[in-house]
Amino acid sequence: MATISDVAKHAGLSKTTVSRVINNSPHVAPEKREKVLHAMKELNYSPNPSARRMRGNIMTSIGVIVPRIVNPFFSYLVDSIEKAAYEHGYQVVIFQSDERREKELSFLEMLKTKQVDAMIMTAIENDWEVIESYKQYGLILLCNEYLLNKGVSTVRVDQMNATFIGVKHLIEKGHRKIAYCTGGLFADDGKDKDRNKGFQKAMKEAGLDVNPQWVFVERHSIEDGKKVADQIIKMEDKPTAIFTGSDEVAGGILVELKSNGFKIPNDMAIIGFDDQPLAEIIDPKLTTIRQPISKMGEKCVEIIVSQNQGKGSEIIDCELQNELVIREST
Amino acid sequence: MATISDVAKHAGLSKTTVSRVINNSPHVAPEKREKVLHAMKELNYSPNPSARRMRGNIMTSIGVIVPRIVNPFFSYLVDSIEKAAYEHGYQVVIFQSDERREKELSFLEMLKTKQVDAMIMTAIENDWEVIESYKQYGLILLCNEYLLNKGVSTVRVDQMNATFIGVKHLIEKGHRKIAYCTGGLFADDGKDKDRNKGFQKAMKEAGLDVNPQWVFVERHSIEDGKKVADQIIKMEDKPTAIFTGSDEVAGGILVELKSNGFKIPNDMAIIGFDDQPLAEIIDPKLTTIRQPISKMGEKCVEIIVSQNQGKGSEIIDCELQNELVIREST
DNA sequence: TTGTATGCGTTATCAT
DNA sequence: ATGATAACGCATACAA
Repeated sequence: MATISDVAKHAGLSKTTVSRVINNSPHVAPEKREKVLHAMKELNYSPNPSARRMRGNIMTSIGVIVPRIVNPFFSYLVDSIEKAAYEHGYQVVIFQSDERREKELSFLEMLKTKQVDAMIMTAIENDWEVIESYKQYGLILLCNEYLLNKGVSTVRVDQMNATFIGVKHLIEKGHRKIAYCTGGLFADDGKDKDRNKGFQKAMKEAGLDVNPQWVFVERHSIEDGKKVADQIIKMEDKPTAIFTGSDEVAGGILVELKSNGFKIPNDMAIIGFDDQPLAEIIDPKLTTIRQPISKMGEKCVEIIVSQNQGKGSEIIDCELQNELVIREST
Repeated sequence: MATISDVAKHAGLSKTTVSRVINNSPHVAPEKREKVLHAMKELNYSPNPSARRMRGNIMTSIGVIVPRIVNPFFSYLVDSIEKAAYEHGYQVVIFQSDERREKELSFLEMLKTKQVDAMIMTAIENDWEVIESYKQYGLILLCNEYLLNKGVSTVRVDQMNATFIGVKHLIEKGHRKIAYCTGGLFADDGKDKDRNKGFQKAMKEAGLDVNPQWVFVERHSIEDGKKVADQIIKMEDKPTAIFTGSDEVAGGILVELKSNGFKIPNDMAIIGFDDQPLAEIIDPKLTTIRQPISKMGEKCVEIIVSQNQGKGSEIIDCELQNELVIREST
């Protein structure tokens, strides 16, 4: 692999001049520039990023950590980040944490060692105090996941309101026995806490009680959804509607109920989350909450670009709104 | 960011000794080792990979280039590679080429500059001659995409046979008017050529002609599938079955036909490709070709690991078999 | 306008 | 068993 010295030798010039050409600084004679360029082509030379980084030279690459790339929400989010970053001349590298703390940490090390200049975290596995200690090494951005007032820029959606309008939609359809299914826990803190609050708020406003038997936690996949349906089928006192935390779970519930003779939405109204492609091909088509994924990606990149250009390092908190997409399952 | 010198100073020892501890080479007194370890903790030290790479020290990271991460086939493939690699202590970085030649090249540069030690390419955008020139910088592996006898290790599936058994299944169900829908072109070379051959072989063996009107090319999405359905609906002479190159397209066709009063599979049998999650939640459930995605990922990592351990650098050509999953749409 | 010398953080070599 | 030093490839301060 050719080095800058090889190019210099080949061109009969010094390394400095070659470096000047590479970084197109002025004060280099056109003819010499040509010579250098020619030598670079000839030797198929490209600068060694490791060496550049060692010199403290900042690169333009953005890391994105996702828990599970097979989750369409995250793959679409990554896609939008990648496209937006490309427009600005940034390269994106994607990491899958698999929801493991140690993987997340090993990725953050890349920030520490300047392998990437900024890291977008779409979920958080470790305690914030741990992650925060990496802030000194580069820009950390939270996207989707968020922690308020922790001194970190954030792009997020108003999950509480999203859930609120979803549940309210069910209530307006006349439902009073509403089940709730989440990917997180049904606690006031931790994962999906805002969605929980939105659910509780909507129920309370309508004077409805939350039936703990109708609350399902930590459900993620189509399979999980089918199991939830099986549980509901066996209940004496069944809900008439269910709000779920993902289209996949909603899809699983829908399919399993259908194959057990339930009519959707008459026997059970179902509402999903994310507006994934499957929402439109399932029968009946799924009512769901659409996330502003493209905007999220664009906003993340916008923040990184502006901060990288040294236009200040203020903490930005960007909140975007979800949208209720009413189809046939409610 | 603490360096090895800081640690050395802090421990009252030399950089060399610290380095020895880091790379746990022998010949270092237990008490000094302790001192170093302690200093490392104290200073929150971690080695700088850029510096290590400059020294020619190989790391253990694998790059994976995918055309589109939102395509479930690729996201699941990446997932399986990531999991297998993790088992072997490798870190995986994912790149999206967006089917652009220049992006693919910029990713290959990472190989050249030792940012990654091996690159798994799941598609090829540039000419092989161009890509081949990067072989000297690190291990290149083709996964899914393949080029025979080009001196590159490959993990692939027998797409021709997969398509053959799929189409044969339709024929055995009594169909004689079979449509064909592909993501590539209907040519003897290029993308999806093997699938085309499999289709033609099955048709020929059954003494059936290929009706060019029933061949649809470059169809990828659910939307594309719906458009194909609309075309078919307008035809005077309609096929009774259709083989498609992806579950998404199949799903789009199925949904659109259904909403136009077609009964599946009676009025139209449909077969998809990939066995994506949606195949099982669509109604009727989709007959499809399952790809051995997990095996593909594992095999890729296995090859990289063994070659990296210097157990030879022979060219390996691994061909895996697909599996026909018969559900309700045929 | 061009070149020389230095240092970035590591590790291998060669002493001691 | 431990340490001093050179070298990896690059960009910059400084010199010419």
